[in-house]
Amino acid sequence: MRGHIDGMVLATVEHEPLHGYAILESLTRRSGGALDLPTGTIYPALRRLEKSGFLASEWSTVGGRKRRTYRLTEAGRRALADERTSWRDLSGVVEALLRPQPGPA
Amino acid sequence: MRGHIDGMVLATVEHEPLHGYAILESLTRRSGGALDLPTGTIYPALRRLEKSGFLASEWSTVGGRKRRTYRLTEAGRRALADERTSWRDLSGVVEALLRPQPGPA
DNA sequence: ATCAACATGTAGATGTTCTATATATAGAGC
DNA sequence: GCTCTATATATAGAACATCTACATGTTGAT
Repeated sequence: MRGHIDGMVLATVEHEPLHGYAILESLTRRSGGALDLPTGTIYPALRRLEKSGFLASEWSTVGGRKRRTYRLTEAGRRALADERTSWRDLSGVVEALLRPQPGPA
Repeated sequence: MRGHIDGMVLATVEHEPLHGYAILESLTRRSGGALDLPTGTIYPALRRLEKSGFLASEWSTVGGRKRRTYRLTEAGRRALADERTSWRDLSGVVEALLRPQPGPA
């Protein structure tokens, strides 16, 4: 999954802000269990994305538990669009190169 | 491209053995120039794949230049099949998670 | 002679992700 | 009261692929 996590995280908070644990659950659920990230992956990723200016966070307390809720910034919205474009490019290339060559008939 | 290079290299030598530089050219040509690996990527990758038993190499001299030609081993053939399967899985997941969520109508 | 293309290779830096560990609360089951 | 699971966040260090930069040598064209 290397390199694709950032885009998937940004896409997850595209329409509603979520806290880290909820993002984790959403990714697992929407992938049908195929993607099951450890917390040691998601939290550093969120901090990296915030540091890059793609996410902004806010603390709150819900039911006695502290939550850090992340929302997509304008720059994040542009980054997500870029991720989608570069995913299309990447997957086209990989698909083409992985495909068995036609014999030199 | 991280993580996908191995599969693309294996696919390149699937039907005919090639030397490193020729593999590089083939990848660039077949990707329409989108993939232009530096030699510092391809040669270590080939050694890694040989060490893993997926490629076997043989030296030859053509036109005064030394070439190391790589061919796919049986294990390499299986590894390539695995790469193709896991690419399909991966791309399905990324596609699904990158896609904009349907509104909670 | 010089330069581009051919051909292989190593060393070190970079950056993402994983493993392992740490902390703390809420609620269920016993 | 105790324990376990789920919720919630976080860091340190290891692993690993890839990139940058460097190093070397040949062939053929200008």
